[in-house]
Amino acid sequence: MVQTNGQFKQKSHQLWRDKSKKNQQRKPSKHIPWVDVEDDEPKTNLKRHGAMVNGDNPNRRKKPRHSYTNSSARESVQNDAPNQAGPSSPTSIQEQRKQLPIAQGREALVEEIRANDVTVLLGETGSGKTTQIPQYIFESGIAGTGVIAITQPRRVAATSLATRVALEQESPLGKLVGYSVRFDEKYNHDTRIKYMTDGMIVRELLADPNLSKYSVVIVDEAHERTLRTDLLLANLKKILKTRNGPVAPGAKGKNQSNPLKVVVMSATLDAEKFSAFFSGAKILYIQGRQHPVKIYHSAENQIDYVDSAMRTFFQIHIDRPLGDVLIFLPGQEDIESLQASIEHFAKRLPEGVPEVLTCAMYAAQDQRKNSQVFSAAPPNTRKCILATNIAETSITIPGVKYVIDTGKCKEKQFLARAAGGGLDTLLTRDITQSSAMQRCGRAGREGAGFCFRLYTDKSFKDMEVSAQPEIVRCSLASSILQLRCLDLHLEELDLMDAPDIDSIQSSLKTLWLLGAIDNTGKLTQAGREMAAFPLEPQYACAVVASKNYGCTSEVLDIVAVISASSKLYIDVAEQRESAAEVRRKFRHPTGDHMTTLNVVRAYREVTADKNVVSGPGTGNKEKSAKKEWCRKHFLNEQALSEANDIRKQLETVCERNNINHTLSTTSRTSQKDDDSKGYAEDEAILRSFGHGLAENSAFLQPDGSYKQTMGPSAVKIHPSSTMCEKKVPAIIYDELVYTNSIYARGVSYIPKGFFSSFAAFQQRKA
DNA sequence: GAGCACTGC
Repeated sequence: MVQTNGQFKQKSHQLWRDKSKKNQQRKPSKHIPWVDVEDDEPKTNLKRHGAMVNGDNPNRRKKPRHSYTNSSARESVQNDAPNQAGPSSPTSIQEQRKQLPIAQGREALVEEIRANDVTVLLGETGSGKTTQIPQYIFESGIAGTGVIAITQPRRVAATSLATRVALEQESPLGKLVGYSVRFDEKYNHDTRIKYMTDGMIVRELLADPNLSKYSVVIVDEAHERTLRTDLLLANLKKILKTRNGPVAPGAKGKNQSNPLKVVVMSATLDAEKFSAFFSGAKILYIQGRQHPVKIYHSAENQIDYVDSAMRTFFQIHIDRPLGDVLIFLPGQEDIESLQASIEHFAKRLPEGVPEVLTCAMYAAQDQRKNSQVFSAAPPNTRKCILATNIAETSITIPGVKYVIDTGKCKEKQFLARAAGGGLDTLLTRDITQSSAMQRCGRAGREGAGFCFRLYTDKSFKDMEVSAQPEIVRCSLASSILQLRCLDLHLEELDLMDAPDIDSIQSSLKTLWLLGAIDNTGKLTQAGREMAAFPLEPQYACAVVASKNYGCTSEVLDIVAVISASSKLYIDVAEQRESAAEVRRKFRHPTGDHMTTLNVVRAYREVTADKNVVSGPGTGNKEKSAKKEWCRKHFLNEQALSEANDIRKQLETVCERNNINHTLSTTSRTSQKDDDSKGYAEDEAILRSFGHGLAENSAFLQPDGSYKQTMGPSAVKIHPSSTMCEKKVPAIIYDELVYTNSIYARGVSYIPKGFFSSFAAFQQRKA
């Protein structure tokens, strides 16, 4: 596994390269034998209660296709997109609506939803359920005067769906049809169909625990089982009892006047579980529009999946008609290595074989490169896309006819019991059946396709049916804190899957150390303040603590970058050294947090410089100057501009909580009278973070290694950190991730005396 | 000595 680039390049010249030592004994066959399993479809466990709503073909009901995919939301939008160019005339949009597979079941669907409080809809890809169901409900009057909410796990889905549905309703976006996602909302008092992220509706729960303004809540992509979806489902079950429950004797039926309807939409196999959770709610099945995908399994499991993927690619390339190939791999490292191998061998193909164009797609790669997967291959060229799970749900790539599925992915898992404050693992593991079906569905978007699985049919059957819900694999600190604000306890909530008691206790301990709850487990005033921030409790705590050090402005800058969704630094293996060189000027001796602040300040100066020359067209100039500056420094502009949005949002939260966010170390007047307690700038900032990250701290040992202060583990500083190789008495870190070893990432020096004063601080509180 | 994917009044 430990390969430098040099070693790697050498190895890629050998056809049978050993990716890891454990593969040494294996004698790979030159040609992978494939087993055709088209007629041996996986058992889907679909015992459907109730109607198949568009059942013109009763056989389909017994034998659904493999290729459910779960992002029908985005799919239906994207599928329809090409048609939007010509038919902006209302009739053709209405024609399109009528032609969707779901349209013929419309009346049946509406009647079922009208008759039941809770309905579970199982819809295949391209059925149009996400765009049509809300409109059917609205048009049939089921929703009364209330708002129909449709939740989505991802922001882009919510906004693009709302755009499409507004078009179908022939109403400008933000009126009848609107959306609400972080940093962006378009809706008004007349909005009746509202697409929103699941995170947003969970936030709304805090202000309105009964979600009283919604008459219908549609939980889409429920099978993804995000933490927020699970919390929402639990709350919906509770709300149903209140709003739809029997009228209490003597009380006037106020609860009947505002009943709630819940529609749970899923694209995979666990419809029964949702049904059971809502006491046997009716399951309706909607047929999709998906081309057949022929599935091949390898006769043997391919242990060296990178090598097997390469051989499979060339088998396809040489034997099969043109059509792009999508290869699913677990991570960046494998993608970079496979891309190099494929490019190497593509140069040595015999005459007459088409050219190969490779492109890679993973979250850490910069957007411009990622977007290359969308451009069509030149004539007589086959495009080969190497992607992580990002291509499984989030993004749909056109032109794919062949999928190669390694059967692996990386998954983050929170181990509450390990290493003090918990430990995130990021390890390669086998995918699930529904993930495998999702991946193969990617080959059938535009026509019949082929899916090559680098594992046996038996391995497929041995896979978990669906992924573990997020709630059992994540830190719960943030959710517990939010629930405490509603006087709710996570452990008392009726959840579909309850998290481990260890996980709850570890999160409670974290919250106690942050001062968010007291010794009796009661929410503190500080805890209430922390909960107001859309931040991990650790960073909300740092912001709250910064009041006392007079550096809220700086802490907000750093926290905003840390909590942005994309990484600040662009990391390309071949350019690591030049990137480190050009970014050296940002380095701060205390480590990564202050270094981040330096980057933010420098970025802001680029903007300020360009503002000096004002006039028409300056905006674009400024934009391109920023872009160029980021490119030059291997910085991700998306991260910086998102951080800017987050900062603005955090400022408004500060204002509501009477936290002065303008308090800055640079605007201090007198040493004695300000809030900084006389600390130097960096020390004030790091002490603020120290409060949030006390659990994430380590002391230097005599042998030069670091050991956790609140846990048993030895930790290494991640090589990407500015603190790597440095020896300071104590460090704090943003996270601890176990990959090949336990690495601390986002590391800073913390003043020696901090922890003794912190301990005293804790005792005072207790 | 090296990073799966999402999200937040």
